[in-house]
Amino acid sequence: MQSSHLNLTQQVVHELGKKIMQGSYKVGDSLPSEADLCTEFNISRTATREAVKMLTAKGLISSRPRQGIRVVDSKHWNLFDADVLNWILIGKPDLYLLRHFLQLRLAIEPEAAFLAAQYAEEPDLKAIESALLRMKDATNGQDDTHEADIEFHQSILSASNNPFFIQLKYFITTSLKVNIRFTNRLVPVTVDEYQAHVDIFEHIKNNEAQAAFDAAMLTQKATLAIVNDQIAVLEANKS
Amino acid sequence: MQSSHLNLTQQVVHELGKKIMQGSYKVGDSLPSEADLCTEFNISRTATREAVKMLTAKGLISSRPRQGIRVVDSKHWNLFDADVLNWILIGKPDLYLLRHFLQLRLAIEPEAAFLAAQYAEEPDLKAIESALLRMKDATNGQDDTHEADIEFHQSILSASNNPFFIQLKYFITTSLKVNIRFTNRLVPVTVDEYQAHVDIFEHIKNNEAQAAFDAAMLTQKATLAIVNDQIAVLEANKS
DNA sequence: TTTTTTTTAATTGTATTATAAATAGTATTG
DNA sequence: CAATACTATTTATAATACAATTAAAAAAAA
Repeated sequence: MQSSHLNLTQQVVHELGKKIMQGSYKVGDSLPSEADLCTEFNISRTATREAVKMLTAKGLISSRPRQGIRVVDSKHWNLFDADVLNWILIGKPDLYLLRHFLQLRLAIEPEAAFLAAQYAEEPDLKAIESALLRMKDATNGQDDTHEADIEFHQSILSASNNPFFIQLKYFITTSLKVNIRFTNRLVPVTVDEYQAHVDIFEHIKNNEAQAAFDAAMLTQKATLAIVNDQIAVLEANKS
Repeated sequence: MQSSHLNLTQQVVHELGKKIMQGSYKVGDSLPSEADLCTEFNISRTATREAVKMLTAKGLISSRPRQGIRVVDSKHWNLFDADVLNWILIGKPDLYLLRHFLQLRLAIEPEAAFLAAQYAEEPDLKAIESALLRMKDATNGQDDTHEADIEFHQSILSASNNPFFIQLKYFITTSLKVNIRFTNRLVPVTVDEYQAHVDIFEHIKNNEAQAAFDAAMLTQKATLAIVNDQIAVLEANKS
């Protein structure tokens, strides 16, 4: 793990965060008491308490005298926190979670493309184009497909010039990573897929907001449809 | 303030969080050192450090030996955290921020309605209907318009049965509150506006996903258009 | 018995003190 | 001038003590 350059408190935050998102501690469960956590991780109460406070700030747990430290209902979890999203990724997400990711991506990315077409500045366009170039290189095996793809989607969010969309970078990135897990493709993106990305960029560049929206929506609908089908098959086999 | 029932650490978290979101400490600025914060709030280092850790967990600050405690770039802020959203609300948001809120609402709410039409269970529908009833009562002055409206939008997010949409409750609620600030209407919702809400509900109830999407989108586009116009006027006056 | 009140004990909340580790800035050296 | 070593500041961690809260048990009252 990356524990080496993290301080003690942050190591414990990550350990506990992972365990909660993996379901080792379920909603409503009590975590070990401060004293027990101290012995378990062999650290002082100071470090333990700071870790507990950080997880509290991320909406995962609550702690009260005599009651102890408890995992709170998942509707309070800060699902858009970069750490929480990483822990979700570690916790082996299933197809249903992938669908939840894709449902929100379908809401966000077309509108982000729309806004990018309206508000993108020259550096924003340069960034998108640079990501596209990396994707092209990737098809020749000269760059990493997945990283280039992530950079493409992130740069469009940035180009929206809306801080809320920009903050959703972590969500989109995690969503893409979950997607990779399930598709697990051995080949780089196809020419068609690359072209779809180019189309979105061209519309943004030409300030064609609605066209950019439509193009992005097309991709999202296609991806979601695939997962919906997979789930349908899964549920058919179950019965 | 609600300080009375909050413990010391949480009081300090709120004080510092507010100041950061208000811009009293700007991005890149150093906060007072731990020692200074202790004297400023008249608390122990324990409480101070725990507060700092909580704000770190929310992405607002970072702290390192010798460097001190600094406000990090706003792109790292957890803008979907309930506390952060509250501090934004306290920090007198401007028209541009309202536009940013509305741009994301426009992305989220129609798709939430779409999903609600697909996945809402009976209790979800009951909840939406109950909010509608409150809105009707509100037009007769028997309930609070704003609260009923907030409940309506929240219940649709819940009905999506998607944890990510559900977590956006805080965002939508804050967005509605910012909206109220700027429109500051003295009368309850008009009959037309009420009907628009009823339409969305009916489509959700009848599993008409696309119609629900379209109805919700119509409302969002109208709201955003008003703010875009207000900003246009504002910028015309400036020059 | 049943309900209410009191007590107790477990757990977190806060304060204090001491020491370690990291690092920006300064001084020193080659 | 560049590289290195030093120093002082600040956060990181530990250890200990006591206060505040409260769930659960015990006692008292009905």
